[in-house]
Amino acid sequence: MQNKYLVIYQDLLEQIEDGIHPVDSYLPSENELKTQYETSRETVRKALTLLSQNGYIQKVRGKGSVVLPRNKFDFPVSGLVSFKELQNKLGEDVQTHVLTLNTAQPSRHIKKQLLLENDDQLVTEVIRTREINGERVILDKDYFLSNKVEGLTESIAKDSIYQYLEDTLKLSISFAKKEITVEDPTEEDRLSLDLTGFHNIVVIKNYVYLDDATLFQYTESRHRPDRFRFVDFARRHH
Amino acid sequence: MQNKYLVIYQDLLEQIEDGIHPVDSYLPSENELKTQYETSRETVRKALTLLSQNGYIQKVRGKGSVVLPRNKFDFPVSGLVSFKELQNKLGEDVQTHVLTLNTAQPSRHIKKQLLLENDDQLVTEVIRTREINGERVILDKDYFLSNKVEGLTESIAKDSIYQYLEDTLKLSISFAKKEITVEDPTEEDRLSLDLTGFHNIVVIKNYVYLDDATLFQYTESRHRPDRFRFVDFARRHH
DNA sequence: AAGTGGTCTAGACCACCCA
DNA sequence: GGGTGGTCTAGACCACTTT
Repeated sequence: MQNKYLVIYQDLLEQIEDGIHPVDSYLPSENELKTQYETSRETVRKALTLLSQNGYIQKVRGKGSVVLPRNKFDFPVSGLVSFKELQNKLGEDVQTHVLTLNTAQPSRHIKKQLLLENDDQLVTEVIRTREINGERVILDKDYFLSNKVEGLTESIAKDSIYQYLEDTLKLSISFAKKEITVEDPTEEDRLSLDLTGFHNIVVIKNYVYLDDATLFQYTESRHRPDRFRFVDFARRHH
Repeated sequence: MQNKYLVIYQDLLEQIEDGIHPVDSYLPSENELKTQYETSRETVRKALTLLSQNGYIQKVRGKGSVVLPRNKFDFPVSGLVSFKELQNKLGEDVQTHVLTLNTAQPSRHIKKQLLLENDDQLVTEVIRTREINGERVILDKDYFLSNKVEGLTESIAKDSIYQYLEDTLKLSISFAKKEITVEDPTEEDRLSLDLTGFHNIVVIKNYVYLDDATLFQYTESRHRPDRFRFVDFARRHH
């Protein structure tokens, strides 16, 4: 957070969220910001580029940086938000149940998902259900490289694994690949979730990578269709 | 395509796709590339940042830029790829049927989606089905600001509207917001698609914006669940 | 003509990795 | 200690919009 461009980014973001720069208004020009923050224009531009990539502003040549409209509940969803973060935003009555937490040799299927080749790599399996307003609607199955998640306990799994990984273990999550499909419920889905009256299950497969480009987690998040919603913001890179 | 950093980007991308830089290998260092392309380091870095954002490489401090593995059919899907592009990639037997193409005053629902306030803005409606291997599995309902899509004909709609918009009308699509949910099929879905045996429909709502941040298109893409697949690549911006 | 963002340059110092 | 990427600077020229 000491980086100048991040400070400017956070600063402007806060001002946008506080309504100091309302939707459809222009931010101060790059030259003004350069003076305001006593920095170079390229550094200001780095901050503005970040705002643009995250969907907060649109830069228009010859005019300036316009603040974009944002539906409060839409963001941030694209990407890597954890369930805990979502829960805080939605503010509903949500509970997490930990069904499984163990470390063992992975099955062939999991070995394949995590691209493991040698046989001595142990994998930590965490299976949880998410209960919203009294109904079990999400089944999360996480698989981590064991040596990367030492000290993972049931109470952590009940709270937020990601917070633990980032804050305590200082793991630096870098990027993820997601695949969303719709499937028929498995026997496990029917046992773990309240699916009466539902014929499908939305499956989100998530492959998470660290800063050094190592794949360290595979997650299958299985949602009851009525409780599934995915929002994405994407810029076209010509 | 004259921009130096885009030339470098395209050049490296081609080399990656041709296997000159295989997965897990390192690209030449920024200093080497700077010399190779007779440019400054910041310009090289712009090209590498683009590659990184699009999921082709991972930059590792102190080491270099590693080429990431890519599943052939995965990319590019996140974001703004048109059906026509997807079709070319998948190479299946695909047909498009144009059910509706007309320009008129929009319904209240569409006015709301396109954030229209005055009553004189006309909207062009295009409804199409996509037939894959003989089955109608996707229903696309597009709504454009009429004055932005002059000259849109049925034969264009049968081919690729996006190609027409970008190549002929020179519209510059900038970004889009997507929302994916699962719903019960409507009467229109049942009539237009082959849904026997299916209980749900995947709905992708898409809001498309131009370079000047104006919302100019709203699309509802309704997929039969077995034919739906969404892939996303996302970097964590700390 | 003046102001805006888009690109590009030639340096600099830093943090990190590895031999 | 030498190489790597991450950040930052102080300029420059260009394309575009507005007055």
